[in-house]
Amino acid sequence: MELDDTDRAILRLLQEDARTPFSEIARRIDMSSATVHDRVGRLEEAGVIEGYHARVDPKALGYDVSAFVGLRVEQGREEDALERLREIDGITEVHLTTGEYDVVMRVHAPDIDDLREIMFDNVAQMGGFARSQTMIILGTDYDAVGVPIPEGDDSMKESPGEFGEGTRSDSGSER
Amino acid sequence: MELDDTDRAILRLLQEDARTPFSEIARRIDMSSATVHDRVGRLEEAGVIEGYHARVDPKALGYDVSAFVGLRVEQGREEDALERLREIDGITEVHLTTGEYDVVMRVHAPDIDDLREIMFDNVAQMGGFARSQTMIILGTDYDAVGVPIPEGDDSMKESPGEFGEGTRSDSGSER
DNA sequence: GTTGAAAAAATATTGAG
DNA sequence: CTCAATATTTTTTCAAC
Repeated sequence: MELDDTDRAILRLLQEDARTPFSEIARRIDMSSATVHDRVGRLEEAGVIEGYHARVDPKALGYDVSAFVGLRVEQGREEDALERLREIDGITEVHLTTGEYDVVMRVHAPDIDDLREIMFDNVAQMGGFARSQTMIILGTDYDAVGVPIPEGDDSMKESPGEFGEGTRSDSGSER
Repeated sequence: MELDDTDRAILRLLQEDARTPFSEIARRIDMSSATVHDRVGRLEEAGVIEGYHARVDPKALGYDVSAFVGLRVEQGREEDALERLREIDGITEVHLTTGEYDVVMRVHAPDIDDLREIMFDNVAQMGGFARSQTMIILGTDYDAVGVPIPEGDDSMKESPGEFGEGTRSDSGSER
């Protein structure tokens, strides 16, 4: 689906606050609320808007520990492994990655002891992993809501950062 | 703030769908909508509900590449480094961690070339890092919305996974 | 702390142009 | 895309349990 500036403006507002009334969105982007309603509907149908969710503080729910876990998967057991990882309680993300690990996942646990249980009694025990690295999050300095949605310019291609030439050839890993 | 089962039921519904009408929540948890309204207000004020956000598909916005980046920070430059990382466009999360890296961050970019620009022209250039590892996400097998919110039982302590004894002593890293 | 009811305000939705 | 009418939801209030 093709997005124009108006769509992105709407997405930016809803990503920031999903409860922004259509009437207010309409005011801010200078259009009628019926139009906003129309566009939001199309964005939802097209899957651009995947859903509306309340962000809940994990600590309030008793999750005091969170970690990234890198896993090295034994050859040929990838499918198998991924299937079962998502079933484990506390694992909220499972990604296949390049680099040092084959899988990087995010884990939430009430405390260190529970994290240990998840890692040893669940993950390690299911087998198929050559090694793991647990990166416990000591603090989160920045955690944006969603992804940055550029305003104005319709072709965001060209301006990922502030600069923009750079002529190095490798794609950068392990330096 | 102390949460009871009712609060958690409300949180679960709103985390799943922030637009669930209070009246429907009331029906589902078998309470009056006035109570739901009351509780939601308190949960918001207490900061348990941090906000309501639309989840937008990064690909629809032109972000085809995402990666986790591990950074080793040179001694004494932590403060400095963190401050500036969050300013870099495309970096959506910055965490301090234990393990192999001091910092783990999440990056979103339109394509590989833009990721390279972010890493070399922005991150590497700011200095203060001993080395970095870029783990490009090849695929995401599972990405839950928020954290799991247990139902029923009021004391979630004790049942992080399915099992629950385990008597090993170290906290597990590099195996 | 919760309920039920009820009225007012705001918002969302729909249909015609 | 807009305007105007309609339907739904949220908010607020209050007496009662």
